[in-house]
Amino acid sequence: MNQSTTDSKPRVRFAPSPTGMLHVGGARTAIYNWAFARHNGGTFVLRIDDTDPERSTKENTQIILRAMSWLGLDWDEGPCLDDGGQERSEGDYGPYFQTQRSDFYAQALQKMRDNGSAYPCFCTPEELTAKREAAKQAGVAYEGYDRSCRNLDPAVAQARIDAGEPHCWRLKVPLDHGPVEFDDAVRGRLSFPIDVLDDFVLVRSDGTPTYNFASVVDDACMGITHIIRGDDHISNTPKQILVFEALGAPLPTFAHLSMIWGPDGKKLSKRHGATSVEEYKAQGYLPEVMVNYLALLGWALAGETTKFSKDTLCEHFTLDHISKNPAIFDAEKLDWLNSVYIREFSPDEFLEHLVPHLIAAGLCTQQEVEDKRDWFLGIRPLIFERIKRMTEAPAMVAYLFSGPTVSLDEASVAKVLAKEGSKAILEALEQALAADDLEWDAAAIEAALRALPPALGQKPKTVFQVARVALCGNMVSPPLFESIHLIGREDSIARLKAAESAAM
RNA sequence: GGCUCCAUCGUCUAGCGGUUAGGACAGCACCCUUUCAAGGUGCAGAUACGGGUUCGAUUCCCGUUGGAGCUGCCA
Repeated sequence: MNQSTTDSKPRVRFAPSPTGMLHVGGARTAIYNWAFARHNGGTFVLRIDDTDPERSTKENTQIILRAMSWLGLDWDEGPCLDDGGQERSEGDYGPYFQTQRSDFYAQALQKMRDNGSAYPCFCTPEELTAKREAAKQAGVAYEGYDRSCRNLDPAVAQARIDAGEPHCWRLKVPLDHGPVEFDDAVRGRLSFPIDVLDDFVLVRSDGTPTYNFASVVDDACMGITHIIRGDDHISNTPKQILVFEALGAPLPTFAHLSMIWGPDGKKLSKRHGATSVEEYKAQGYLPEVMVNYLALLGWALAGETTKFSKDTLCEHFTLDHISKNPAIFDAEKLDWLNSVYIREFSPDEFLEHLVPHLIAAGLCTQQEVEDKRDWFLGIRPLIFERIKRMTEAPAMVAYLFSGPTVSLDEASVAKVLAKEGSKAILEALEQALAADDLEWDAAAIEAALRALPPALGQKPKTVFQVARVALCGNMVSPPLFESIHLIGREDSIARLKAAESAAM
């Protein structure tokens, strides 16, 4: 029913409203649009649907733009990131802020007035609200606008307009149209009876366009070929199709994505925890993980592969494999995927991601990292196997920066204490290391540790392992040595290692 | 109420008339390890229900049930 030209490249758009941060549901929509454009060598347009003056802000626009950039979803046309407070756009179909496109809407409305598909309505919002309420009170179903202004005499209507009477413009739904039908790229053929469609408002009495009007005008002007969006817009689609038709514009292909739900099967919201991309960024999730995970909510690569790069996504992404059912956001799987990416970092990559968090936590400076790069490189083996998010790192390695103090990890100690014979070892260890004259002297520590096994009648191996747990919290054995090494006690550690291997 | 969408393990999904219904997360067990992880092996776990169509339905059709969305001068 459209796009008969097979050689033309698709043009898709992501059109968020700057009424809040970038929601993960919106992010997934953006990802699919982006991947579709990249897969087909098409164009990805970013448009800001800021027609709601009440809730739209410049700050939110910038937050969304930054979130898009962070995710690596580069757009070919659209607004520029803020470089001084001015809202600027780049691309041949701009501007890309709806508030800057009023001329297009005025022209479109004029066209619809001329061909009789739009009419002025003088009912006030208050009157309509009252009617809605009355119907509700009476227990009668409100069937939408009663079309009381639809058949006003054109001359009379014009006179009222000329007299300055406030009015909005409504779509004159062609009642003889027959059902409005379209082929949804993910759901197949959808059909809506014409008589349930409302004569909805195109242009408000203040002259601004409504979403259902502005969106269609822009999609038509911008040559959008595929509209990939959330399925909360399914019901809007027949109305919008009527506007496309009234405008004489070719119909794009629609693809409606199911919602992302919270664990309780309800729309994902604040009470489920983080909902915006910004929040996940702050919590230490990697952008490539967010893209990977979100892409997985409704799309699968051959059904077997869960970890894939953005390039792989673009290479394989097609609309016909998008699943129709809603997906529940699974925070545990997100954590898992993030930890997988972290584990696969090279030492250099790991350090690169780690440093900002160490600095933010006040544990070190950039200069120190540069001066002692090898030392910092040594942190990775200590934590990379069990860290899920980089934000956890400062707490896990703080002891490395806090000087030579003996601290016991309570959870580990509890477990160790539960083991047969461990309690005595631990107590002896604690006592030995707490001795005043020890003062964290390498030789003294070594002597204290070496003296323990015979004193307790335990195998050296056992005592050393308990020591590791007690000293370094959750460190596994090699890391303890490395950590002591990191603290700058190369000599003592060499001797400790020698002592242990000799003892075993 | 009206219109519309959705329905495979707890979760994300593969499947596009014939499969022992596959994978991943989570769970459990064992191995490794005197902690925690990571890793290895294994176990358990699903076609919502009822009718059709068909030689044969997870797959196609209808209904029921359950869930969701829209029903604004919000988007």
